[in-house]
Amino acid sequence: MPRYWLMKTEPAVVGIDDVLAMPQQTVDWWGVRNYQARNFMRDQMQVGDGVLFYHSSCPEPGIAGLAEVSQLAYPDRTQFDPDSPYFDPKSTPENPRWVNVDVRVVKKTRLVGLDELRTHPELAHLRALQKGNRLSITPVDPAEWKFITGKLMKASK
DNA sequence: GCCAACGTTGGC
DNA sequence: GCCAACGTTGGC
Repeated sequence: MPRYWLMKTEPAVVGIDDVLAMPQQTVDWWGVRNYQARNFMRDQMQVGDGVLFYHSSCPEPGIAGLAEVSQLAYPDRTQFDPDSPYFDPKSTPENPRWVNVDVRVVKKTRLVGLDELRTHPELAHLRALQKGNRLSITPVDPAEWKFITGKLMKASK
């Protein structure tokens, strides 16, 4: 059974257009340094899981497109790079602490803004919208996925 | 730049 | 194991 996720990224770092320009329109989701988010990738994500590609910390926060998990979790390369801000001296190749999946962009959609998401009662319980939520990866219920990818994205707004 | 909310760290 | 201090996230 497929699962669904919302994954945040800062477009100033890696936005949906950047991923579309990459080979296979695929990016390794490096840089997650939160245990809960890591555990979602490590323990629950399967190839084919649906992903809402979310832009955060930018002028227009919101869902920018649809993507899918295209590779199971494996060690995050940036944890071993001393020049990376994501370097983790406590992590070793034998016992890596951080992992990431690969994410392939399926299509760019119109930007469904955070303010718009908040207007829909169907999304009142969307994990990413809950007060105080800071997790960069959150689960999405099948009904929420259906609503967002169906009605919402097809609407012209 | 502010600040609420939450996660992590480290002394004890 | 507690918890204060500090750091980070992310919308505004």
